[in-house]
Amino acid sequence: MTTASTSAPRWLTDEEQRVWRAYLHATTLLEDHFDRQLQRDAGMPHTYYGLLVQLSQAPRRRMRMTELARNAKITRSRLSHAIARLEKNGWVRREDCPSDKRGQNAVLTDDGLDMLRRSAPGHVEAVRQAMFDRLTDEQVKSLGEIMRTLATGLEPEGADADLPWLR
Amino acid sequence: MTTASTSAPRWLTDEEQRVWRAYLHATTLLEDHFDRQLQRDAGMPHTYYGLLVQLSQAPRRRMRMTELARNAKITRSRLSHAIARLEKNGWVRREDCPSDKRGQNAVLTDDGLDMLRRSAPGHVEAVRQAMFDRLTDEQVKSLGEIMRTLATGLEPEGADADLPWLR
DNA sequence: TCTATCTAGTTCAACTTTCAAGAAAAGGTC
DNA sequence: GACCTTTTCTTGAAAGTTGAACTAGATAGA
Repeated sequence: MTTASTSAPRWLTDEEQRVWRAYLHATTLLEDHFDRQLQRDAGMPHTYYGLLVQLSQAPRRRMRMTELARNAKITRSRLSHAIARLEKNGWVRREDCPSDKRGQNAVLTDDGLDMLRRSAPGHVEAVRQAMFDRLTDEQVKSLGEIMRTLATGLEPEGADADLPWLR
Repeated sequence: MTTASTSAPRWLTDEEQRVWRAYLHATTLLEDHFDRQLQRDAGMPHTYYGLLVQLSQAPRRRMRMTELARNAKITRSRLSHAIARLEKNGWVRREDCPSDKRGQNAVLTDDGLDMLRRSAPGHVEAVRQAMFDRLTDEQVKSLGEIMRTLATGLEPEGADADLPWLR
């Protein structure tokens, strides 16, 4: 028998509480900030914008649905709805996968690429202003390592992992 | 005339792109992770849980709506919906503010406090596992500084700021 | 006072996300 | 091949969020 469920909780120290709070505050504000920036300048939430970026960098501007979901760290259901919306905007279209008849490719259209080119400078500027202009080089480096560590921690190797794109 | 709108965009360096991507991945995964943990163990999304925590730490377990929205970094509209839901659960109730007839206080009920006590150990453990157990002391310290910097950057002193709780 | 403006909070409609369920094809195994 | 399981993706309903419009009360100025 394990005692985990009844042993005294390892509460956060004051320092840890402050860091945790700061993390929640910063990420909430940043998400709000970029969602608004992109809603205003590109007519879509940040998640959707990220999908177009992924597609623009993929070979032949297309990607399998599950692969795209994995890259974006979201569920396939969420992706289905998102692609449906982007398709309505004319920025993406679906295409049957030739090698697997269950599969779909999401393809970035020319209109989609245009819209990306138009909005990219403004978005990069926003990212700079909100993040990179405010941090020292060391902090940027440190942030990268920390975030990679945290992301890796939630994507275990084993097949038993509860990952969004496998749900 | 400013040249900002026509000057060449300051694109992100490879390093910056990697950091930005890592940030998005980690924050997306973490949000998903904690939302699921709390939905499972406490029956509410993480944002709602945070509201109960705030109330539990406030004097007399109550707080004005706008003040609560400011602390949580969310809009008043979002908060209204959230409190309505939590009220339906019996964990919060509303109370007229005596000094300002427009105002409302959100009050944490006894049931709300109980539910918080029951779920806190599990949540703290989840936060530890996903974040603090994976980082060195230096990284935790660094993360705190970085997040405070970023949050502050999005909450300018001036009265012209576009802050969620003022919208 | 009277009036214009501002602040606190809510509400509605449109949109996004989640969860559970389901259709269709692929991949074993006998 | 027939059967069972897994994988891929979609769908529909419920829950959550957003942005704009709105009510009511506070505030400030003429």
